[in-house]
Amino acid sequence: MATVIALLPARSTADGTHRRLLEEALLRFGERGFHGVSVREIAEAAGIRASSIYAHLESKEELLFQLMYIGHEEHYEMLRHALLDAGADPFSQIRHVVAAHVRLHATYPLLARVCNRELPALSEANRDRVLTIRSNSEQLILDVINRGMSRGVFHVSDPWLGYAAIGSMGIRVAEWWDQRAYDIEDVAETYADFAVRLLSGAPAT
Amino acid sequence: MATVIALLPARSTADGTHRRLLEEALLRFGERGFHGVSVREIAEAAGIRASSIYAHLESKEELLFQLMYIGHEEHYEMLRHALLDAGADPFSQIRHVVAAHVRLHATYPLLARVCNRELPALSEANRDRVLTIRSNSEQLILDVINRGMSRGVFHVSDPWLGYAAIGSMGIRVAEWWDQRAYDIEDVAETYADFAVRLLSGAPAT
DNA sequence: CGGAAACGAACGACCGTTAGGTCGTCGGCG
DNA sequence: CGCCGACGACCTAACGGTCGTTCGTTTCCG
Repeated sequence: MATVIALLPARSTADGTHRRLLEEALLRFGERGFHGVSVREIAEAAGIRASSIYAHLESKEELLFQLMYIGHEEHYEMLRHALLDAGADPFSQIRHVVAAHVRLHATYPLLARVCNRELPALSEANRDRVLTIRSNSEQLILDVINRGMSRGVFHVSDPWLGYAAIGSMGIRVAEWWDQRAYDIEDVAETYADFAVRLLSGAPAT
Repeated sequence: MATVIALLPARSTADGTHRRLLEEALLRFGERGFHGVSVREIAEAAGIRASSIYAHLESKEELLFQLMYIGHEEHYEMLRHALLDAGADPFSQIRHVVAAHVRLHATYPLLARVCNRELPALSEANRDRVLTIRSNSEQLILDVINRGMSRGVFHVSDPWLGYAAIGSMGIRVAEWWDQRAYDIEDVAETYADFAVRLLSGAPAT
């Protein structure tokens, strides 16, 4: 096996062929998108015929949904645990949360890309399930920012824009991390610095 | 016409049916991706039959390439003019460049999404043409950061990570701007503030 | 011996693209 | 001035191929 690190979080309970399908689908969806990859290609990469997929999944979309659900769950859980580890200091909180955000995107870059690109390919019901988790993560970060604001240690003209900017920095790590020679922890530290600077800098102009 | 603002930059010289095809393709590629949209759908949205497309373009991929080329050109030109307007002060330079970066992504969000998602759908030759422009834009921003560093007004542990973080903030604007009630100029100003803070903050830890 | 997991074959739909023809416009020439 | 040929834009029809999925059967393990 060429992959040194796991493609999927341990959270995925799928095993055997099911897991193999998720992994091979992830590799391809991550590179060429949901609509750019056929069921036959995934099946044959997993060593079975296309028709055999339907013993494990009810549709191609379910493959995408399971990946996106696992990805969003893992992300939220990483943020939540990071916050629990951070204590009560807003600086520590934002540093822990941003570092976890970055780590997720560098550890599972393909999963993160799929999660951030393929929302429109999901049925409305499945999209809603994913968006529910996403809004929990958004709220978690916004809570940290707002708390820091009300304690007077963070100063931004608009908290949501602060959230958007910090979130964006991390999301994009999934697009370049595996092509560059950075250490995950260095990036996580640096981005945590960036977030602190961005939120706490003296009000500009 | 429902569209209030232009879908495409004035830079696109295509007119008539050709332009119509670019616009209808952009609307759909921006929502569901290159592989998620058929030639027939684009053609019929433009009021012609699928086969008539080939009087204007030689392939579906050329439609994507023209969009991506226009988008990357417009982006680079906006950055370049912003820098020319900024004078010699590193703070002014980064503010102007970041504001232009944000403005591009809020003015042409669909075009920006296509440019940032569909690189793997291009042939190698076309991808290279697009990546050439992209690396010019990268270098332009890196030059501003490095110059600020060597003048001692910017302090980041790694200039490329600073570039990546600032670039990411702006790129993601294309994903949310048209769904939220922000004024472009407010976002551009705020993100320029963020970039200045991110680059010039006191060395953390 | 039962059931899960795999198979080959086939379904109807749709894919990007080509071939060949019709129509209207327009520049050049007798 | 009036005709003519070329051309561009569009059409219908069809190509070979691939799509996601279903069906009925076989294989194999507990």
